[in-house]
Amino acid sequence: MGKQLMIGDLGRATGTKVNTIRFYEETGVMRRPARTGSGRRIYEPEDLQRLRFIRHGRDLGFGLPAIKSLLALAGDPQEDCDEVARIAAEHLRTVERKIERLALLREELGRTIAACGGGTTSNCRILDVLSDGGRTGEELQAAEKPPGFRA
Amino acid sequence: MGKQLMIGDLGRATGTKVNTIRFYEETGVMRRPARTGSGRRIYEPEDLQRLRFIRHGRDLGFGLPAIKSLLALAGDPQEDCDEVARIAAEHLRTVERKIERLALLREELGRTIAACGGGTTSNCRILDVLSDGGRTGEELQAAEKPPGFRA
DNA sequence: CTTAGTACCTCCAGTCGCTGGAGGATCAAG
DNA sequence: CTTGATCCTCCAGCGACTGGAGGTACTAAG
Repeated sequence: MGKQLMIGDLGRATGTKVNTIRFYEETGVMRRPARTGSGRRIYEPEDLQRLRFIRHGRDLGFGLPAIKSLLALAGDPQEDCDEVARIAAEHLRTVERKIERLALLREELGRTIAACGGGTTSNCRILDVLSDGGRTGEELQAAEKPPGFRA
Repeated sequence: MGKQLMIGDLGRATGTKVNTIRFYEETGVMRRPARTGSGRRIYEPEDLQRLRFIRHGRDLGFGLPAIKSLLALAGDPQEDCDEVARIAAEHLRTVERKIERLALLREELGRTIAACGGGTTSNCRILDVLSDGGRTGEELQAAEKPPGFRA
């Protein structure tokens, strides 16, 4: 049997809050560990590995469902890694789309701010843009939407 | 008196769902309108202006609290527009930080994907990166965090 | 006058990935 | 035996909505 790890040990080892680990368990991305007589979670070293994997995935911006899929694929060494590559590529595309949107946003915002020459709010160009609909940036339809989207 | 606008009219005019308009009212960014005898909201043309302002602000990525501040400043024509510029500049900085993080993420992700030469999951480089902690990208500490941050 | 179809109302749950806290049990050390 | 750390469960909140249930009110056509 491996050495007994408590939830706090996992947390310390990975920089994860205990509540977060419990949350991972609830959502099924971490498995349900054994318990001591008094109900405390006892983890195996492989759980620590799994948690590290999850955290690295999060650092790369993967969502928990994607990480779940990746973990399932990783646990099946026979499997072709096309699916892994597909998930990663899809995520990359998402990231690229976000960057594009934010870049447009940055331009528009930069232009707007530059136009403001000071003075009172009654003739502030920034407020003009907000009020009129910012005619300077028609290409900007749907920037920075996720995750609270607007449909 | 201006023409009576119902909530659906505002929605149609600005591309906003009625539920969203009610949500704006609840959070205080839209004011509480008068009601008909049967309890329906009646809006004035200036409410439409206000809603447009809010939507343009959202399109530029401002949060509702920031928009509330901007609206307050806009309603006070005496006010110096420094504060407006400050809010906008702060938001711009936020956007720039997001872009930087995402750009790092994109690099790392791109490198990771490129390293995968196909084959089975047992020797997939993408999964290696996820498992080992992706030593290729140490500079990437905290990319793509908001809004569900990790502290 | 009735009926159908809309638009409106309130309230509530869910999204995503956590975070923090209340209130209580257990544990190891001094 | 007490202190302080750690663990437990449950629940609310973040941001900005979205969608739906279940019900009322209005409008136009037949």
